[in-house]
Amino acid sequence: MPAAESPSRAAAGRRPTLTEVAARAGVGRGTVSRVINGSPNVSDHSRTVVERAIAELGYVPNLAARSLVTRRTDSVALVVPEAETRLFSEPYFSAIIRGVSARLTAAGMQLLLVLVREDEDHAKLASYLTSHRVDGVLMVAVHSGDTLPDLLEDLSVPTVLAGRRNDIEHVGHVRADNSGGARLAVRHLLDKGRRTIATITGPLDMDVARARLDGYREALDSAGVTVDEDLIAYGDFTEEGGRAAMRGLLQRHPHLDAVFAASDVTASGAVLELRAHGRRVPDDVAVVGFDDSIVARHTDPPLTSVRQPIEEMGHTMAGLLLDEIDRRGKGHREVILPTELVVRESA
Amino acid sequence: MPAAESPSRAAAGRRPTLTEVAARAGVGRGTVSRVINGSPNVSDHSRTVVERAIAELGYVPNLAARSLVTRRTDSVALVVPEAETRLFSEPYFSAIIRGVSARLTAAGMQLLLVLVREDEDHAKLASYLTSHRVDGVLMVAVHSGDTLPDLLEDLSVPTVLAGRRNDIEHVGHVRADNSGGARLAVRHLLDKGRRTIATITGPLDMDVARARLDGYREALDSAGVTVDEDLIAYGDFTEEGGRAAMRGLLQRHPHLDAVFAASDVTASGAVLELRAHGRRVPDDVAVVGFDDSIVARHTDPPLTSVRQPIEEMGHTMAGLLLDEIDRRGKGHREVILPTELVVRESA
DNA sequence: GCGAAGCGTGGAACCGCTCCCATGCGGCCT
DNA sequence: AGGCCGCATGGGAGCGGTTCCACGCTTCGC
Repeated sequence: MPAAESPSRAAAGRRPTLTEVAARAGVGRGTVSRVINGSPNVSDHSRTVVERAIAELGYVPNLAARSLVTRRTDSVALVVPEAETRLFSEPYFSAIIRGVSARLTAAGMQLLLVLVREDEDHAKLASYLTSHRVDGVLMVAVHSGDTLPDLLEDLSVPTVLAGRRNDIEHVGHVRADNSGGARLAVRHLLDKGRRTIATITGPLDMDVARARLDGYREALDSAGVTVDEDLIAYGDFTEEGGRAAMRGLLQRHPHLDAVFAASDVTASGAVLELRAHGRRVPDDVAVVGFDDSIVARHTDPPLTSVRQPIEEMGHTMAGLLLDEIDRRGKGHREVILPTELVVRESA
Repeated sequence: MPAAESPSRAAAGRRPTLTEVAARAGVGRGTVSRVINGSPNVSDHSRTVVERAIAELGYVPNLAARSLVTRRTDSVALVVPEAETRLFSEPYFSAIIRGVSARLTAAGMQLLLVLVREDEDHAKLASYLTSHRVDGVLMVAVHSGDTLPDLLEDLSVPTVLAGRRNDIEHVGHVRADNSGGARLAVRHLLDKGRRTIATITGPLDMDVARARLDGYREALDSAGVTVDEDLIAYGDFTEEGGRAAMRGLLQRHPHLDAVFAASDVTASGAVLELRAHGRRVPDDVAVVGFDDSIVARHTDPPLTSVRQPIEEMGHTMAGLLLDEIDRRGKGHREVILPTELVVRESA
């Protein structure tokens, strides 16, 4: 009995090639290739015979060889700044990945995860991403000053961002309606009869932070409330930053009765600080967070928070990227996804 | 001025090949290849001239072409059951990835993230993983009954697991010292003078859950305390499961003074239930969790918990895998990493 | 002074696949 | 009946690298 006959044997050693399949099926290489790629111009007989040979041999196409000629890799990279992964202990990270992965899988594509350290040089990374390993690039947590997206664009590598770097972003991206979400939050506080509403921002070199602050202003404006700049405290999305900002706010405005924090983590810091100063939440001061992260459900009291459709963002990003890969050159697009308010006990 | 002269122009269009580099440098293709791969048998002059040509042309090697002949892809897959990603909102997921990525990057390798849905068939996935796209496979959250690791082993694809499926696991893996961590936790409770110590387990079809239960028994045994089976409640790592289990325990043992929960989430459920029954934590009942997850820091009171070195697990897994890839065939290995107790206010 | 040894080098062969072209064949139209 | 058209097919060329072999040159030993 010839050694190569058994599928399991064949799989264990060197794997069979298309040529071997052709030989076994008694057809030419072209025909096998056509069957594999689902070309319509194959007779039923050939197709059957080839499919059987493939099954018997346990043949799996060599993707490297294929991509060498097709110039496609059928995989895209998801670039994540390493510093952010800690922040991503939040559901954010996994939700984005789940969304991206679902869309990609549906298109038969693979996901390459690239963590990049802050200090790593962009040129090296860019050359990595252009080394014919990926068809496109997805980036999350891009900071305002990040030039990598431009670099990739120069290299004509299809790119899609989660969030934009500033309000004139020219690279394709998907983001949540941050200002809309903030308006929702502040309007909710107004509806509850709160009048002295403070806010704790995120780092303002991030567009999300700016947009959420804008929403805060807009909501007050359109309610006819004058924005008191002293009610705006600057945070950095961390718990400690939230505490510090809250401390400052209480000093300047001991009688404030509500706080809109630009992130749940910040909000949880604010809650801690409020309690330390003898304020009850929500009785004395109502608090609304942003992100609807796991923290929101575990603070005491649980946080009212603005939810963004993260998984859908991932899904949409992948979709946009696939579009760009297919019809290269066509202009970039931006998609804004709606946010919603999840009401819990803190406001 | 010839169009191909400018690096940026060249980068934008079709990318230069090794042959073009050779032509420009005035050497043969072999020599360019040697320079790129750092072969010692190249004259200084050739090296200089080639390096300049590479820089001028903005040349980046085509990895597909390389891997076609070297039979290496320099990338590995991390396989994650999709159902688990939600659970991975915990730092676990990102910490593993960070560890894996760090080790891989150091070795110049790439990480392919593969989320697999429960219902997806293994054969398809396996053929994916064998299609010359990855050199090896890392798997997290493998359940007892999962046969994919065996399948991969049959196909002689190097594989390393996070955790083992059972105590006769034959595939290489890395795990935390779960029973040791449980012993630590229970001993801590004993040291605090607690005598009626209950435990809430995880799903016992998972090795981690079994190991943590074993540790509980061992700690009591070696302290000369007889294990009362009524003090063992079965949970499923969820908060609701923790509440239910706690409810049962309180019915059977109203006077218990401590609980060791096999996960923080379970523990947080237990704390909620205890409070609902008017028990104070830790005054009446001390609680210890497991995982030292973000939940542990946000419950009230913050949880004493067993920490496992997750990032290091990722790092070690990648290391083991790289070993297996290099010296194929040599036997598998298992590595057990130590756990430690993080004492907070709940015990 | 001559052969052996050694080093740097160029280039052919090949990795496994897709693409395209040439070929053969049957069926349809005139 | 003869000529065309179109479809299924086989196989050559080539994708962009690496590897290996043969070759020329220099250096060294006797």
